[in-house]
Amino acid sequence: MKQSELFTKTLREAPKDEDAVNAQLLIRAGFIDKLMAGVYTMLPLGLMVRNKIEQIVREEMAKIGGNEIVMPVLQPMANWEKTGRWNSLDVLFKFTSYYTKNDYALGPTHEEVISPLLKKFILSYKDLPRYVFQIQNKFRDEPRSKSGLLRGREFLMKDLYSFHANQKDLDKYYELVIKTYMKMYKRLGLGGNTYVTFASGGTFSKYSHEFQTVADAGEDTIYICDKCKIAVNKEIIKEQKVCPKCGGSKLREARSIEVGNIFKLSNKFSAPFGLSYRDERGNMNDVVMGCYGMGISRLVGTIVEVSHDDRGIIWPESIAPFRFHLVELRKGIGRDLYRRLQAKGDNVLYDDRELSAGEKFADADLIGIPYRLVVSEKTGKKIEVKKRDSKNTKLVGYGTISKLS
RNA sequence: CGGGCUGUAGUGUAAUGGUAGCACGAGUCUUUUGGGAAGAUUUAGUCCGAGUUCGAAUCUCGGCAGCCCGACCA
Repeated sequence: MKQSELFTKTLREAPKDEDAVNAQLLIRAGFIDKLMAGVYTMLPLGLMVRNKIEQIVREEMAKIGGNEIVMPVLQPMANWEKTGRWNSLDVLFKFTSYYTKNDYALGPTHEEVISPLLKKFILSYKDLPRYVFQIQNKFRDEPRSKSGLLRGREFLMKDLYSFHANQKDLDKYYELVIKTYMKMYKRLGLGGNTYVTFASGGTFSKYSHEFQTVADAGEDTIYICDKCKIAVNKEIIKEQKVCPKCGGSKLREARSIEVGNIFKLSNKFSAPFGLSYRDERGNMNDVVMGCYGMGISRLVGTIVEVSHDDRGIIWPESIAPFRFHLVELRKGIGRDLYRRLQAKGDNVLYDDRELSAGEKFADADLIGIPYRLVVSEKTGKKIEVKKRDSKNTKLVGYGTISKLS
């Protein structure tokens, strides 16, 4: 893509009302735009990153049997009354139709939709287990959204729901999801500082599990067992003072961002909606459910929080909007290289703008694409390569570049 | 939802009751071109509403909006 055709621009300074690093850098670099508190537009570069994260998530969901769907955001009150959450869930966005006077909710999570949906298809034990997920904007009436993409009122989430014949089968799948989540965080460049975390909220099991990425900007406090690489959320530390795995009491405190949360739901939602199946003996049983959330847009913010320097963002290669940032320092001098890389199918942002070198370098650092390629009169037929997270530059030939891709 | 702070041009920032100014950006022209270039010229602003006053960006009241702390957070 030619940078001259990108409609967004970078900002030299961050808007003064943005305090969070992720918001400052993402806005300055032209990845997102704020419409109102907790509600953001994904601009071209931001959407590219988000799409790459989604792609990784889809690949991993496919490996554990996930069927992808998209459920409605707009939902009838009746479903929410059935589970009692019309009144108990305080972050539920509710409104009344001007014409019909009917009440509606905007989906903050989708148990109230997926449970009646699967009731239409799960009749027998032969229809179990089932795994269904979606990637969709969620709406939550947060009393205080904050920190850029970390706590929004409208945000993108992957929500997976699993349906089982019994608790044992759920337990097995739940463990598989934990492994899959850790694999996804690793692929997203968060492997080194993301921990499976024991948390409250288990209605039918002692704990729920969160996935927490260590970052100062986080809202949570966790206690990490470095030996087992797991953590305990502060909210349950009074009842759980030692590592749940090894029993050790050497726990390290850290601030962290919740990047995923999974629950065993048992029959909490299947019962009110009559989601049940006939077993081998012909008896009716409630379907046993699990749900598994992952905040995609929050992940974009989290990655920026943990991967940046004073010049800008440093995207992990797996989710960078482009692989190469080709910067030409003389009009047209990079055109041939751009075409060659394009023809090879490489992901390249070509800075063909007529700006000073300093400005282009500053933008490249701010945007944070992994490999910066500079061509100028000075480089001749060679190409200067610099990794975003390194200070060293190297003059190489085209062959070396193509090996990088 | 309680508390605090803040709303001036696209962005940042001055003007403390008396001519709304500066920088960057953007437009035009010329010269430049390896870490945010130079000159000339143009462009664009006091969140909204009421009040006090000869006069309000500035003071008062109301509203709206944003940020931060806390509470909340399937």
